[in-house]
Amino acid sequence: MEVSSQGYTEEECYRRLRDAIIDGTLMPSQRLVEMDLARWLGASRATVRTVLARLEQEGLVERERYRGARVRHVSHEEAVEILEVRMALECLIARYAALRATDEELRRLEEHIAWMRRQYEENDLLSYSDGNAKLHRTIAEISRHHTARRLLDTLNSQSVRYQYRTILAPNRSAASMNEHEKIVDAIRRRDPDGAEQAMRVHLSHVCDTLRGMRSGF
Amino acid sequence: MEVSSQGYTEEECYRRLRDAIIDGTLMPSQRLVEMDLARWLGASRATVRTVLARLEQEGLVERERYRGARVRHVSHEEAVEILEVRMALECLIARYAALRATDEELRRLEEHIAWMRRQYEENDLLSYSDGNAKLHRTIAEISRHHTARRLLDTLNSQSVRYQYRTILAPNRSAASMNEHEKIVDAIRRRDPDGAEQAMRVHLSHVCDTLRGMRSGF
DNA sequence: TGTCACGAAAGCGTTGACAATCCGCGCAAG
DNA sequence: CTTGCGCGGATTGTCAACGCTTTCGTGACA
Repeated sequence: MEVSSQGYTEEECYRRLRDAIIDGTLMPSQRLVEMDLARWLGASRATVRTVLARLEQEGLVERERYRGARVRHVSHEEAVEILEVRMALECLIARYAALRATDEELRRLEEHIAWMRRQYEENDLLSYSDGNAKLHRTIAEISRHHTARRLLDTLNSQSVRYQYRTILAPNRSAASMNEHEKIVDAIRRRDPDGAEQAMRVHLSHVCDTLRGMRSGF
Repeated sequence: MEVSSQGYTEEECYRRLRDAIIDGTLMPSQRLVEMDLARWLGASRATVRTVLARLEQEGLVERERYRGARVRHVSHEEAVEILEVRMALECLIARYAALRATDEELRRLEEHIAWMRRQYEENDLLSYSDGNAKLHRTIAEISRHHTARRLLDTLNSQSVRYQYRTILAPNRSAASMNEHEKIVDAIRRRDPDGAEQAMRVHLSHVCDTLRGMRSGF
């Protein structure tokens, strides 16, 4: 019943380091020196060590014995692979979202897609892109498919850096808006096949777009 | 250039502990006391700790602060979820296997499926079940889809205990044999859609079988 | 000038000790 | 008999120190 005044707990360190990698504070292939991280996080080296082990298992970090850890670099090819796997999993959760959505959740979905349309029409592609990510997260939540959700979380963390670009491809945003509305429509109709199909169409287009970008810096 | 005489390395401990969990040497919800494991593995407590952290991230172990780690118990519902995710991913790799298989690999596949048929006809369901798992691993390998493969590995490790049962369901083995041959046929024809479809049919049947078993054993 | 040995510094791996927390047990009060 | 309380053992979390491997700069030598 005491507010621990001593450094941060492992879980907090994990979150903070993970976020730092995901939001780009720590760049790919940047070295992660345990002592530096320990000081930065206000924790011991041992704690940092286990956190790095977890992040390695998650695919965000690579470690080499006696040579330390670094932020893992995700190649273009791998980003495509990740997106393909995402496609498979998001189809699954779209199906379950259509089967399991409550009325309240449907209302939230519609509200959200309406908000996205506004951002789209105002040409605010950055907000639109955020809303995009959030829509996918919401659908995952509604699906109540714990296993698929957990995997999608880690996959997304690995490839966030690639996600912003596809929206910016020429003429992509109009199609994207349309595709997302089809997904929400199908879920609203409680049509699992339709939802899965709409999600498959959407993500296969994103896949094609990403594949079309050759090593986009 | 020295054979390390000092205990086992982290990676070895990881493998050994992981295998012990997967093959059932360590039972679900069994406590994993760091000191005991350290002695058993011939490693330090710190090493065991990071290994446990990795296994937690992998979903094989659960840790509670100040209360230690235990082998995670996979519920029936979760086993179904895992199988559903597997279905999504295996369809993906079946597709890629059909696209990427070399002649040599096709030869290996045919050889393997012929071997499985022999076990099946001799009614050796245990060998058949092993061959089954191996067939899926081989297809994953042939697909060269690194990301999907990695995820499938961890998923399989979580649900091995459930895999043996589905084959033993009444009348299931005949259908299973047939379905597997269809998958291999499609890959041999280099027909990605067919391979994906055959895999989907196969695993949806397995799914149904597993769903039909209420709280198996 | 190129290269090779060597030594120092950086940083990882391991150990042991100590602090914090949980859990089961006995005991007393209601 | 039940409930609440405190205590000791068991186990985890944290830390600092030490040994080991890698890396990199420096100087001798061809």
